[in-house]
Amino acid sequence: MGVSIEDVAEQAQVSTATVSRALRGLPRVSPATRARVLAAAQELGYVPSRSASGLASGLTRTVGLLVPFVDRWYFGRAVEGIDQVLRDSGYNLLLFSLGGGHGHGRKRSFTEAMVRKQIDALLVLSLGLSPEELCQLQHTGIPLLSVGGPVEGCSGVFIDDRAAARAATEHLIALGHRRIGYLQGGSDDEQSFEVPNLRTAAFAAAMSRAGLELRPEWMLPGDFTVSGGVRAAAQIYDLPGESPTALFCGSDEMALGAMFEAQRRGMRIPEELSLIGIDDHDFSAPAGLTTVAQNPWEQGRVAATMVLAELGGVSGAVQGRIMPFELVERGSTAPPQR
Amino acid sequence: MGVSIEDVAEQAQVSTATVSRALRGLPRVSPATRARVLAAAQELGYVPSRSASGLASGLTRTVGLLVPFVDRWYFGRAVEGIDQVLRDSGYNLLLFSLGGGHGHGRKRSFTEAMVRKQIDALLVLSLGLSPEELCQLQHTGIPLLSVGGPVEGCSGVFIDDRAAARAATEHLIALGHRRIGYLQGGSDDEQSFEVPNLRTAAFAAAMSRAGLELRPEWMLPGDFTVSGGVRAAAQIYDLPGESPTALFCGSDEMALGAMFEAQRRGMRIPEELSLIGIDDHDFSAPAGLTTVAQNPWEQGRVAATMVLAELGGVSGAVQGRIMPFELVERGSTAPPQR
DNA sequence: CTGTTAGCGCATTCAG
DNA sequence: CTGAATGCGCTAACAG
Repeated sequence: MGVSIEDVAEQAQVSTATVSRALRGLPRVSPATRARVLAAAQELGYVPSRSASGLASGLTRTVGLLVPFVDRWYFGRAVEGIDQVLRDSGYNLLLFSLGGGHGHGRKRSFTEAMVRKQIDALLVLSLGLSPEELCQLQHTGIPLLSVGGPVEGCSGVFIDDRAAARAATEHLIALGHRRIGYLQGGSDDEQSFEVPNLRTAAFAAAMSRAGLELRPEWMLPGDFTVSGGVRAAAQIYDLPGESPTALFCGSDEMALGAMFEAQRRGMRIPEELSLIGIDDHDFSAPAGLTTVAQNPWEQGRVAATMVLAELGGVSGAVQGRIMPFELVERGSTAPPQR
Repeated sequence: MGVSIEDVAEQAQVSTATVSRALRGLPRVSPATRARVLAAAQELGYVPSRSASGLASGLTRTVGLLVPFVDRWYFGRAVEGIDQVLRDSGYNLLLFSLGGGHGHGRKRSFTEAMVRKQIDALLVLSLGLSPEELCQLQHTGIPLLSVGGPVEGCSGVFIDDRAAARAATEHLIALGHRRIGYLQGGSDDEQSFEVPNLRTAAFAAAMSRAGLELRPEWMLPGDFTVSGGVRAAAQIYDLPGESPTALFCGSDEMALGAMFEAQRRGMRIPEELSLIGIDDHDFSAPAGLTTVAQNPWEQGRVAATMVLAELGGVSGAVQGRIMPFELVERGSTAPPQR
C-alpha cells in the first residue's frame, strides 16, 4: 500500500535521512543526490505520511480555523482567503464550525482537546471568546490570531468598526437625514463579540454629535441576517406616527432584508427611506445598496500570512492590523424628501 | 509541555495499553480501572496526539472535503451540515477549497498528495472530476462520495436535478406562460460538472413536451451567481421585439440577480415577468422568490453520516441517495398578463 | 481483564 | 556531504 521513505531510499541508493533532507529542500545534500532522490520519489509516487512526520517533528503543518458559521458572506469569504494562502504554503486547514444554532442547537463546545496536538496555530473568525476559552487556547502555546473583530488579549485583523459605523451614520446625516433608525447585529449567545456593540456605540456617538435624537423604538436587533433585517424593519415600518427617513444597518444582510420588506410594502427607496449597510455583500451592488465596504477575503489572507510567518520563525509576525474600509454610494441613499 | 499516555499510565498505575483501551471506550477493561484511568487523564489534562495514534493505527480520524468555493450559499450550507456530523463523531474536517477564480486565478491543482495519508475519506462537493482526477482519488482506496451532483463512477447524494428543473418549468407552463427564457448555471472551467446541463436538458425537454419554442437568445449563461444573473437578464431585457413573460433560473442567486435588474428598470414582478429559481436561498423568502427548494445542509449530513458508517465498518454504507426537493410558490410567479 | 512487546514512518541527533 | 541509530506517542497483536 503505502510507499514509505525507505522504499525511496532504497531506490535512490541513499539512506532515509538523506531522502528526508532532499525532499524537504534542506542543505547538506549534493545536487546530484538530491536529483536522484527526487526522481526516485517521483517514480514511486511517494507521499510522506503526515502522521509520521508530525510525530517525529512535533509539527502538524496544519492551521485550525474556528468559525461561528461558514454559511454567511463574511465567513465564507474569509475562509476562502485563508485557505488560499495556507494551501499555497503547503499547510492544511482544519475547520471547526460552531454551526451556531443550525438544526439541533448544538452547543458551543470547542475544547482545548479540539485544538491541541493537531494544529500548529489557530485562527478565530469573528467570535467572542470568553476568558476561560481564551485562557485554554493561550495555554496551548500555539500562535493565536483573530480575524474580523477584536478578541481581548489576542491580536486581530479587522477594520475599525467604530470608524466604519461612523462613516455610514455621517453619510446619512450629511445627506440631511435627522430621523435615523438603526438595525443592530449580534445575538444573545454571542455577547462577548464586540463588533455589534462597537458599531452601535459609534452610531449613537455620531447621532449625538450631530445633535440628533436616538429613538429606542427605531433601534432594533436584527441578528446580522436577512430574515432578522426583515423582522426588525417590519417592526419599525409598523410603528404609528413619525417614521425614520433613513436606516443604518450593521450589516448588508440586514439592510437587504429591510429593503425587501420595504419593497414588499411598496415603499420607494431611496425616496421614502434611505438604507445603508456595512460589508459590500455580493448582493449589494446588484441591489443598489449603499454600503461601507470591507474585504474579508483580504483580511483572511493577511491573517493567514502572519500566522505562517510566525510559524516560519519570524517571531512577532502575528500582530494586530487595522484593515481599510470604504464608503460605496449606490442608489439606496439620498436626501430625505420630507 | 505534552502530557503523554505514559504519564497517565503511571498516575493510574496501569500500562499504557490499558490507558489506550480505557480512553477509547474499548471492551476488556474493568469499570474500576476505566474510572481510574479517566480520572488520571482528566487530572493531568491529557490529550492524545493525533499524529501518534494516526501513525500507529493507520487512521487519521479526519475526513477531507473538496469544494470549489465556500463562499456561496449551497456550499456553505453543505459544509455546515458535514462539519456538524463529523465533529459530533470526533472526526476532523480538513477543507480543500479550489477557490475558483478568486483573486489571482489559482489553478485547480489538487493532487493525490493533498489527500493521501492524511484523511480517511473524501467528500467532493458539487464538483466535476475529470477521469484522471477520479482515478487518482480512487487509487487511494479511501471512501469517496459526492454531494450536490453526480460524479461518474462515484456514489453521490443530491436531488434529481432533471425532475427539479422540470417542476420549475412546468410550474411556469401551468401558469400559462409560453414565452419562457432560461438562465443557465456553470462556467467553462467546470465543464465536467453535470448539474447545469441536467437542468438545461430538463428545461428544454419540458418546453418541447409542451410544444413551446426554445429561443436561443433567451437562454443565457449566468454562472450561478447574482452578478451573472444580472448580466444575463439585462441582455435578455435589452432584446428588441417580443420579450419572455417568464424566466427560469438554474439557481436562486441568478434569479435574484434577474429580479434586481428588473426592479432597477422598473419592471413589475410578477406582472410583467415571472421568475423562478432553484435552491431556496436565504434571500429567496424575503425577496418573495418562487423556487424549487433543496436542503444542502441535510444533504451534507446524510453524506457525512454514510461516510462515517463506512469507516465504522459498515461496508456498503456509502451509496447513492436521491434527496427531496419541493416547489415553493411565492410572489414572483403568476399567470402572464399579456 | 491486563501487561509486554513490537513496530507505525519519519526527523533527528550524532559519527564518519 | 552522508549514514546509522534513536525515539516521537500511540495502537495492536500476543501472552498471561
